[in-house]
Amino acid sequence: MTIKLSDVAKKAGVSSATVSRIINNLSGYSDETRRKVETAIKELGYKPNAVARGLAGGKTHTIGVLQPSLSSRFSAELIHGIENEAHRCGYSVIICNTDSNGERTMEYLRILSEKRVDGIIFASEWVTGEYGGYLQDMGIPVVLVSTHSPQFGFPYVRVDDCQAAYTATRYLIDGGHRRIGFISGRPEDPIAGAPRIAGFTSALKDAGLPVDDKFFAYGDFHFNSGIAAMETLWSRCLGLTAVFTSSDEMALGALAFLHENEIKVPDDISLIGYDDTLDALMAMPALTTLHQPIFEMGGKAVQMLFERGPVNNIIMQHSISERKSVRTI
Amino acid sequence: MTIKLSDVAKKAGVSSATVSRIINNLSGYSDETRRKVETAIKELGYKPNAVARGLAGGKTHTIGVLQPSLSSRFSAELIHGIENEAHRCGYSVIICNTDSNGERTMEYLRILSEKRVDGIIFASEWVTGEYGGYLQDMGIPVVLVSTHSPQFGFPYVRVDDCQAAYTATRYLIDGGHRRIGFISGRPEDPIAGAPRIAGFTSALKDAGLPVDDKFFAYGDFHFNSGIAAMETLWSRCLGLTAVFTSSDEMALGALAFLHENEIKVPDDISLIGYDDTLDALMAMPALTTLHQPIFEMGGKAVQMLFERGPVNNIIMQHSISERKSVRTI
DNA sequence: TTGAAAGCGCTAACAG
DNA sequence: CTGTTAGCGCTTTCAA
Repeated sequence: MTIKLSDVAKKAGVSSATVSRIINNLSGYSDETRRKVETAIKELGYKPNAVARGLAGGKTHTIGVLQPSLSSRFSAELIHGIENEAHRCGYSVIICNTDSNGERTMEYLRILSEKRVDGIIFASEWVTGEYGGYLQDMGIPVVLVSTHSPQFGFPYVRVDDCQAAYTATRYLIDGGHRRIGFISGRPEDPIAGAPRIAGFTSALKDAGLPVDDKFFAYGDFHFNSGIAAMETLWSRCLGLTAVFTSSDEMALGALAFLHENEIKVPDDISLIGYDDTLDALMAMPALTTLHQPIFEMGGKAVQMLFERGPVNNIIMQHSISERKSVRTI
Repeated sequence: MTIKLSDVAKKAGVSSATVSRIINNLSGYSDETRRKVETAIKELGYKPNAVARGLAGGKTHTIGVLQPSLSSRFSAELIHGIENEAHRCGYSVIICNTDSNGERTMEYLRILSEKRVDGIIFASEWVTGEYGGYLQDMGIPVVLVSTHSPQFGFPYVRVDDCQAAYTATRYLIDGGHRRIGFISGRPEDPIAGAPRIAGFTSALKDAGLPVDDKFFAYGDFHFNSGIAAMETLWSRCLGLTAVFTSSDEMALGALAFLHENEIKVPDDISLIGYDDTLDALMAMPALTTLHQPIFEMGGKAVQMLFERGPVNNIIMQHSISERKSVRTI
């Protein structure tokens, strides 16, 4: 039989209400009472039942995190940041891998709703009408990470993908590169595809460089697609001196292709990645990449979840992590 | 105001008990009643409250996962496997990053206990007396992953580290290598340190090869320690032709050091890793490594959590993933 | 096949 | 400062 609050009350000779006040750090009891109760708690080995608390109090101190993947370095870093801050704030986190699958996402939304989580972090995916409607109906705080939703207006924390892509491209241009390839997410992807393509393109235009379809190859942000895309670019674009890659993992794929074909980075071709995960650090050569503060974004998202008053969107600063995969020509 | 079970009951003209039976797929109602209730549920948009269910029924359909890290590929793969199977079985998973920190671990244990999770998966760390005692007192199923505990006897799923290290070492020996270095976890580490050292050592002995302290270097399983350990080994061991590394991530570190110093893998030196995470696949050259079925271990752990009757420990099969970092001499 | 009613363990007015 | 008393929303005997 497990010990409950009323057992403590009985043993301490006070009412349940008083015990409740004490374990919740509310006011309204003498020091003496507190001591008696604390002693009783200790002696009985009492431990509050969070489920009962959740029912009675309406807060579960739990948040749900929806992510399209659990096996990328990006998602790992993000979860790490979220878990860290949540724990600091007294919240537990339930992870939900949507696998970029609509049904699975809706299913998780229903589960989180039934479990009465206090907030939801939704990351890296487009908020469809169905998702957004459901989230809205739940009536709990929602924060978007690395995505945004004009339609529903949930607060977000992210990097400006367009500007970041501009920065990365510009970095190559400033390094003297003129024939630059882009391994990108698909143009139909409204979060990590189109905006970065726009940034890349406008950097080219601003420098008076031509924009040629041949210099674009598309991937799914993962390793294998990076290999394939690099192969395409290499066979198709004469005089290519640099490539901007829309994820570090695809950059590693590109690197693998190049290595396999004895094309030296950065001597023969320069490569810049995107994300700045550990992958970039561990690449050979170490990858110069566009840095996103992923861990921090996770922490920030948790804070925003519980901010009172109007919540402001946050654009996190990006930067270039200079390493060894780009050379000046 | 949120709609509750009693609202459904009223609308359908039946009792709460009947509605409860229906949504829980129990028996004891006519088809007609079921239809009436289902209609009412639909019309009202009723959604069960899992917190109330948890209180009344004593099951939360939630499990807790304790891990020493959230940023390694190993932990990501493991969580992936756990989440996948848990979701299939109707369970949610709360992730707990212990950071290999005793206080933080105990804190999480307390939280999970208060939240009344239905089971706990404890991974990759030694079960101290304090942890084990607490886990035991919780009185819920516990499964260990990649660790074990003679003292407490919790069921486990893991690879036999000693045998696996033997296999990896033997693979190098069979490839003609005689002067083999080992980048290992510390000998004080009872789970991924000592057992693998034992396996490495006995492979050497069985082949009639000398065991020399000089050929051991120690790391913490992460990238930087791999760099340092490789440097140590390289400067200290003449005629080294191969190195066994106790994690893929350290192997990447070793690779980075070697690359930096223009020592070719596998031409000048062979390298075999441990884990077979994506890191191994993406390394250059692609890393030959000892394969652990990490994802599967996660899924298996979830199954074991809810197996009825005596639970059997499971030793998962390991194997060698042959790629390009080892050559025969 | 169905319903009444007693909890599950805690919080939150309200009253004193 | 402290206690009484309703719930929170659902499950589960027990009886009908």
